[in-house]
Amino acid sequence: MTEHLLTIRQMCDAYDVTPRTLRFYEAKELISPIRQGSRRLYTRRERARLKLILRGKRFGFSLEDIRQLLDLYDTSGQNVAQLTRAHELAQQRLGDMIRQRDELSVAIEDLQQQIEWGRQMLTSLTSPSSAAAE
Amino acid sequence: MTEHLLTIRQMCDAYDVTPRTLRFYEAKELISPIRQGSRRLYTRRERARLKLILRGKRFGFSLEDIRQLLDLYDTSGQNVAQLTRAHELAQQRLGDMIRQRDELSVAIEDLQQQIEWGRQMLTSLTSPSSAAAE
DNA sequence: CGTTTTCTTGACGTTAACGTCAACGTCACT
DNA sequence: AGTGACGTTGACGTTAACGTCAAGAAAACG
Repeated sequence: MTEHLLTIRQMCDAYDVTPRTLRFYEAKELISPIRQGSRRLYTRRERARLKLILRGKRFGFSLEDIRQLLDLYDTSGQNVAQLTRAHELAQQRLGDMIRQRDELSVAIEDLQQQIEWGRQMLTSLTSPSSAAAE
Repeated sequence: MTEHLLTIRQMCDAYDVTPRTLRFYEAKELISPIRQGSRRLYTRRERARLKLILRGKRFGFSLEDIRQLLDLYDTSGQNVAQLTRAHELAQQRLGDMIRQRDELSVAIEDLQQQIEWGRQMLTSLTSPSSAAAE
């Protein structure tokens, strides 16, 4: 139960971000570290949220998108209306992400094709006639 | 063999982009329409490139990334060194894209879990005790 | 206790990817 | 020849996601 708290520097080192980034995320209400005096201390919760933020970014989601997603991840004690709304939002996001993955799969196959093409082109150029060895 | 050329407006309507966007892509050397006087005319090639640009963007690739990818797609008559370089670049991109898709898959499963959680929470709230029907 | 780090809050700068606006040219009719 | 509709080139504006720098407080160290 040792609520292992991290300073801003420890966070930066752990997740490879700058202090500016963490404060920026805080200003955007994506994370909300506790304060000891004026210093920030990051709990397990903030670390989990930061991980989700960084992952979300790699998918091309905007911070605003991510903020909404994050809200889904901890609307534990809400009313039915809010919960329903969150549920809808999540379904939508999910759809987006699945579509994105499918498109990505197509693009991957395309690129693989293109690479194979180039490979054949290369081998035909580097081993001239295929008849003479060496 | 009717080299069906499109005006800027036809392009915009066909691909749902603005003229500004097309001129911007041109300035960034992603596309290079031919000129009839001062007017731009877009060939089959430009249309293909635009499609790739738009798809790339949906994956979160920057225009600069995309420019490099596009170059791979038409370095047909180059020397071996360039071809090899392009091949390496493509392999790298492919790796990135596959990693991205895998991560996306994980995130999708996560979100599906979260949604299921919320769904159960909802049904338990809206059909109170599960004993009394109606 | 003084010095060196680390952290804080502003405030302004930066890059990407366009949007918006001005001022002008030019087809396509009528 | 007039009038729209469409196209062109600048030039400046905008938003997101931070970077950078200044000035000060506070902790940590020797």
